[in-house]
Amino acid sequence: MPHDLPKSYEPGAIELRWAEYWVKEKLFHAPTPPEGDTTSTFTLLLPPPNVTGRLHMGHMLNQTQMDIIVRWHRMRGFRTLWLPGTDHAGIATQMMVERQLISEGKQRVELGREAFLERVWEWRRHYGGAILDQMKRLGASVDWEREYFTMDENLSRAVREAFVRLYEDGLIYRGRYIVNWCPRCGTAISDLEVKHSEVPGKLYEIRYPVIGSNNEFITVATTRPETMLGDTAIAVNGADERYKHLQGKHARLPLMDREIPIITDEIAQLEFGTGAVKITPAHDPNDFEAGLRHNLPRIEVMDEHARMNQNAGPYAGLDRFQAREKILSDLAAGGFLGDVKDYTISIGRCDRCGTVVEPRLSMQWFVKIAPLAERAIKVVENGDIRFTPENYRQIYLHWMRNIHDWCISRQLWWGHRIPAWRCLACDQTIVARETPVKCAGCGDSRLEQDPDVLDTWFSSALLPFTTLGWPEETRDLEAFYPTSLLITGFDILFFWVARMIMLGCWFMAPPHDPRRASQGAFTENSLPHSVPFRNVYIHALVRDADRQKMSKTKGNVLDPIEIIEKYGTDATRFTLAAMSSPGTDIAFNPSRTEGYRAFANKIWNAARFMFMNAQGNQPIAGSGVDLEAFESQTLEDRWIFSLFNRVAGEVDDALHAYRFDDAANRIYEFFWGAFCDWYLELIKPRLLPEANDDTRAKAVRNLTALFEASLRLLHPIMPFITEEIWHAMYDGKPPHESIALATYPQGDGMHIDQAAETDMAILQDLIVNVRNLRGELKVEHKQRVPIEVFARDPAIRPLIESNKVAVERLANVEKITFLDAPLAAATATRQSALFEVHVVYEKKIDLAAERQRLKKELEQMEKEIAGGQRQLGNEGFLAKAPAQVIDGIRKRMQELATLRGIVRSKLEELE
RNA sequence: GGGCGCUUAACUCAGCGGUAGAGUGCCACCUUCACACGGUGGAAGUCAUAGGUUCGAAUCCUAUAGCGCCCA
Repeated sequence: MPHDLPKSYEPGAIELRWAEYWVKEKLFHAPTPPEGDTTSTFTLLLPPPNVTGRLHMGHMLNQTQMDIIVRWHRMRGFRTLWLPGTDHAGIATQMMVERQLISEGKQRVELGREAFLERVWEWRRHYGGAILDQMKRLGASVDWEREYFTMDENLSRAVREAFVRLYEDGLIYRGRYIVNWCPRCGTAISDLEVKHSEVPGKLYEIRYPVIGSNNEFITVATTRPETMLGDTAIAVNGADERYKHLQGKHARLPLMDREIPIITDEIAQLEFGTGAVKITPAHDPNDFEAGLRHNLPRIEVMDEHARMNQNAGPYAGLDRFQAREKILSDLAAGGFLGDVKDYTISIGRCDRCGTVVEPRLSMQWFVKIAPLAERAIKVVENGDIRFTPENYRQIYLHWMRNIHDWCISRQLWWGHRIPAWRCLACDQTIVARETPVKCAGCGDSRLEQDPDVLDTWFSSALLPFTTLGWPEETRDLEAFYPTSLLITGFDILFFWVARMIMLGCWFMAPPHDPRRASQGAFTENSLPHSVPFRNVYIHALVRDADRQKMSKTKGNVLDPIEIIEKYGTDATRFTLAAMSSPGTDIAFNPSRTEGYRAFANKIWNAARFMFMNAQGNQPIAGSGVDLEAFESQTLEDRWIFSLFNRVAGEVDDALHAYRFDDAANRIYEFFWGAFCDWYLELIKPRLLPEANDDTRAKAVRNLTALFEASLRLLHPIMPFITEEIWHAMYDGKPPHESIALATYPQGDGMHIDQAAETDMAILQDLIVNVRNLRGELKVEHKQRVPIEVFARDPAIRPLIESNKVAVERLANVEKITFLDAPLAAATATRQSALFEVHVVYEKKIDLAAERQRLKKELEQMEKEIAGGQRQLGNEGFLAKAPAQVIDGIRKRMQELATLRGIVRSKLEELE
């Protein structure tokens, strides 16, 4: 092993090389398994980032977690498929290219639809791969051979197919309804794409003259006075005594001079405002419903840009907010404006651009959601899909039970065009897989395709099966569906997770499931097989070090690539893993990453140490690296081997439970706190030139075997450094192309050696006590000192004797003398339940400080003894507490009694 | 308005019925032949507050306060 590693670990020098290697060698390609292959599969779909996106910390957290789980499964022998791709992101991408056009002084409409789309594709060819390139930097072990884009021809065809089938199933309809309209984007958006916020506003009272009365007014309250121009009724509650006499009468709409009826409807609540409400069916979803109930006309007073239109009379052409001001002043001038009260209003804004959303009456396509939701509820209730953390299950179910129909048409150009045509001759609608040549009704060939495209999430929702070949009956679909796991953020729980479940459970159950084409009708039994994934892990948000949400406006956005360049990918990944405790947002503090860079450096130097000692002693490559070859020679061998198996088991448990934090911390403690701090120090004497050849060879073999296994244990979290050292160990002739293809250490309970762990703990306790005394006595670090030990438990003496060298080296001890009676010295001593130890050093210690320390120790003991006595004197405790706990306390009390005696007598001597 | 979560050492977080933990930071000493991105030792918390359940509560329940999120 002729390896000269630099003294410090330099991640930049190796990470790019391995990232490229993994991609170039296609190491993570999961080919379609042959018929009959029964290897367990593990499938995971990468939440496709927007093709316009740049990698942010959220992506990195998400992908780090996925990569850990994926590498772990792959190393455990699963046929593992991690499917990457990008999303065409309708609105975002269109906005991006529009902005580019504007900077060139052009407009989208001037260009025309086809030319514009060509521009978008061109943009995508140039910049669309950026985020995937960034992913490679993270080491994400995805199958690049299967990379997809949601606008690819095969996926687009599947989207069309899905639309047509839903239409044929009666689950898609077209109609004129109130939708959320973004006047800036010029398109409808779904309920989910509207973000509500509470802002201080006003509640305006408007007085409508009652026709046929003597100067009587009916007063309504509204937060959006500009919509009054479209009022077609006033509603009062039938039970409202105040308005009984006005029911059935008419009022005159101020400013518009229109007669509108006064109707009774539940929509008017007695306690809200004045109890009377204006009804504007074309501009409010609730009023729209009321309008249907009472057959009211719908008068639209705004256009698609939220400017007042010709129906708004003198206000035509004004922007909605300008119109509001003018209308208010005109109302006031005419004596129609009543009280104006401060009022907190909830305004909805477009998630994409922040523009205030306007409820707008328009012709749109909708998915009838109830039948889909029914299955989507069932599979979660039945446990066919499980959420981690579990509380998301309730959140999901609550949402799904209160869901509304889904508006899926978007007035955009970039996206999947709706496969519907209108016959210009007979006005019939034709929904078809392929572009029709003539009308199915009248045979006319003048057909016009619907100009709209589908909500991007419609296609995303199909990905778990369309990426595997649906609607074709493919081997991939058979082998890899349902996928095993989905890891994503809660922000797209409804946007994406919920919709994947709805559409998965529809299209991957009979009659649409190509795997069960022969089965015909849907049955409940097919539901568990239809789910898009078995498990959903919802991760938290990455915030800045002060727990603030990262945002461009605040300027506190951390760029993962910058962090990586500073500390290395491995350290950054480790930070995210170590902080991933379920349900808690991650306050990302680079100082933490600095600490894990130090961890990487520690491993690096431990490797240098290993190589340095292996050199000339024993070739590493070959069977010698196999943990099977580990042969315990000494206590430290037995101890570290036991601990390794224990930790490997714990890491396995942690990963099964998605406890990335536990997994990372266990490995960290093991590698640094046990392996480096103790094992390497303990094994050193056996590696020295003066040791005999056989001893040295065996020590090297154990060291390398354990190191190699530890690398495998760490690999899913820190793939780069482990790959580098691992390859170096095999000197260019590794047993696999990558450590990522080696076997994951499982942790064998049979190898846990409790006796070795206990003995080691005693030795460590002794060593730490001696170090501690040395510190207090201010012994020079280099100076070795003699110690005296009294073994209270006689079994301790042979243990210490047989590990004399270890104690001498690690505690810098010159000579160990065993005493047959308790220590006579009052100072420079320490005691445990099993031993007393004294450092022989002539220098006087600070008696006052020593008294202080002993007093404090005594106090703590007294406190604990008092507590223990209270418990042992409590009959309830003795009767109800488990025997194990009671025994533990009794034993501890005995120890404490002894120790207290010693400390007391020492104190007396000092005073 | 409905629902959920959080409050533990200076900071960021584990622990979630049986004697308070980690990382970073801090203090002291040490450039010892893997590592100063290091070593050794140390200081540091009435576990938000108030009740309750229990033999026993940071851990379970209730209320309060503060912070945050989601849905309407």
